[in-house]
Amino acid sequence: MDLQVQNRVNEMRASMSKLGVNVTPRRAKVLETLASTDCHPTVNEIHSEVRRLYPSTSLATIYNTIELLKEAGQVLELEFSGSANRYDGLRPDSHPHLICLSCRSVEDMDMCEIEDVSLDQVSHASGYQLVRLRTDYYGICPACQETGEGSTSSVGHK
Amino acid sequence: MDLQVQNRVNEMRASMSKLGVNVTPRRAKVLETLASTDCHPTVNEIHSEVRRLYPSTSLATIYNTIELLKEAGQVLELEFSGSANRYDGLRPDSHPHLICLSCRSVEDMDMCEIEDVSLDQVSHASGYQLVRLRTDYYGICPACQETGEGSTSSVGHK
DNA sequence: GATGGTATTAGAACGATTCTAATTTGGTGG
DNA sequence: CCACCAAATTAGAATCGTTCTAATACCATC
Repeated sequence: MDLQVQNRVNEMRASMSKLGVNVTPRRAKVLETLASTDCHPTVNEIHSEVRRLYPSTSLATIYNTIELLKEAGQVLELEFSGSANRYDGLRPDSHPHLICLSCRSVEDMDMCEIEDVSLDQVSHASGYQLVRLRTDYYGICPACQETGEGSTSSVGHK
Repeated sequence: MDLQVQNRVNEMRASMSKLGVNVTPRRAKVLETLASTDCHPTVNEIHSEVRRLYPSTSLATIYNTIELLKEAGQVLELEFSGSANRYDGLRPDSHPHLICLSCRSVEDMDMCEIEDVSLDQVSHASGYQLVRLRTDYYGICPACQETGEGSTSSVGHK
């Protein structure tokens, strides 16, 4: 396993342990899957990946593990109503994404110019105790512009 | 009906007509409901409101009308996976919201300081053809901070 | 009054997520 | 090595928002 992935997995492990839950082999595989891709996988994609190692794993275990990771602040959940939620375990902090309306790909957006009214600033002005910010840009990605088609994406290791 | 509401309804009507669809009485009532509140109602809330005037209205009609409004670019849809989507018919353009994790209220955020990497700017840098931006701040609203409770919100006219 | 196209309805179907009850697992103390 | 307990896991049912489908109602036009 890549060293960077290993480090990230260890961070997640530590956070979960601090929460008082065991990191069982299946759970560890969920962490590893999340730490190994920047494709923002769905629960089903994580499930498939974990099943390659532990074929009897049920969906409930994935949901359960993700719930624990959310409590530990170690995964970012991107909600969609029409399709499955996507998860970012590499960068659990709030950060902007580019979302393709055609192929449904989700990628991190990194533009240094942008940034970033701090939560504190908005908290102060609004009176809300803010914990999270969602910033997503929706459009058509370069690949889909070329083909004029939606190419279906799958979980993968870039 | 409030003049401002009336104007907004007329805008929506015009856009729908341009699309070539009739604005039937039920549809008109959907528009009016959306234009009369800044509470970002759910489909169910709109349905209840329309039923007060047309008791036999089915849910499908609300979904159908909202679909048409989306095509016309006259309503902003805020997707949530765990609960019903919320709709903003007052301001169909992309703009930031404050979302309370406790009472699930959604309100427009207006801070002039903030703003606002343009879509054009991000489009250019990323190569995406962007059409929409979602910016939502999640936290606990002032009211919920006081009570320590989640007060359930309902559709209303402010 | 018949015709045709759109709008509408009720309810079924769907899919992601959550829940539930039963089973399995792993560690601890006997 | 075994009994016990708590936590983890499973399969499948339940839930809920949304979408689909087939039948019906409406309305303008001929």
